[in-house]
Amino acid sequence: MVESRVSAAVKELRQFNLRQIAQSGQCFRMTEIPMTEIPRAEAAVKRVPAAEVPGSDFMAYRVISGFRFLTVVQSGETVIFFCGEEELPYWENYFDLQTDYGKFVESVDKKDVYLQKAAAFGSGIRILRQDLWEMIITFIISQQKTIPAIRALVEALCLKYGSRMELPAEFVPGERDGAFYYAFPTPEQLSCATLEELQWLKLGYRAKYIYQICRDVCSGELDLEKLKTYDYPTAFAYLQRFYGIGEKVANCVCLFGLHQIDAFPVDTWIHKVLMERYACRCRRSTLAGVPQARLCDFLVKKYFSGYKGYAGVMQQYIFYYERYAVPR
DNA sequence: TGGCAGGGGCCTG
DNA sequence: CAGGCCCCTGCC
Repeated sequence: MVESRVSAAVKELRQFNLRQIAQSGQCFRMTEIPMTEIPRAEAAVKRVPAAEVPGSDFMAYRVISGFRFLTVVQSGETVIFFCGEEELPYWENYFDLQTDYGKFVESVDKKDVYLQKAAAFGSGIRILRQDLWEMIITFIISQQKTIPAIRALVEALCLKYGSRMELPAEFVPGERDGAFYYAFPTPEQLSCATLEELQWLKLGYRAKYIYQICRDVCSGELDLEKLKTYDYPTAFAYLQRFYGIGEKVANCVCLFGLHQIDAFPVDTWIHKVLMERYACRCRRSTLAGVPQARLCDFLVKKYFSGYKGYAGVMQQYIFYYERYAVPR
């Protein structure tokens, strides 16, 4: 049995906020550790030399990505990662710590007051570098589903088809006594599911998409390793050849699974913003010449091409701002 | 209470 | 393009 040593890595991070990341709609296995269990997490933090005593803004989350597990806490700019020593580089990369998000926020067009507000409001968001396979399945599930429903379905898949993983006892500030979790199923594991089983999980019409994608990945028809080498336009086009993956899902997979942060998924929220806040900035005569179906693409190109190479970061600021700041 | 609209869409005809 | 699709939740 491999007994991995748990380390507590203390970092001072700017443009980093666990709650904003967890709620930004890009990851569905990052969950807040309940208030009742937070004292235990705090106790763990206090054992850590150099860590600040948690303030009133104390946050504690657990994250599962692929087969890995992390407990992470934050107070102010102090962030502590609890994980196996050898896994720390994975999580540093996962949270995209080497990237300076301050320069993204500062680059927002000073004349775009709306985007200024959105970026300021969500400035702690990171574009996570998540597992490609997990993102493909997760965003196929996401279509026509609410975030709580997506979380529930992902958990159901992990419980039924993923490996049960043990956690070292000391590891678990805030975890319940049964120290285990379920990894996201590998393509081989998930391909054991029959179409009927997937339908029983209430995946609805998505069941047949997942069933087919499992087969495509296992046969090598959908080559994940090759996909990782593609540039954004190539990856975007490649993904859409597969059953159940359209524009929106392909863009989400590019943004969250391939870290092609130029990808700009247009969902109903972004669609609403483009129509209500950006379309009105165009001359009527300009809009008249644009086919209805391409209007969104046109607006994205017109107003976000200035953020070449990282427009997806702006997309996340807008999504988060619309969901959590704009009163509805 | 029940009916309807909509959810980070996509496929088929 | 328009419709259908699975199923749930929120709303009136």
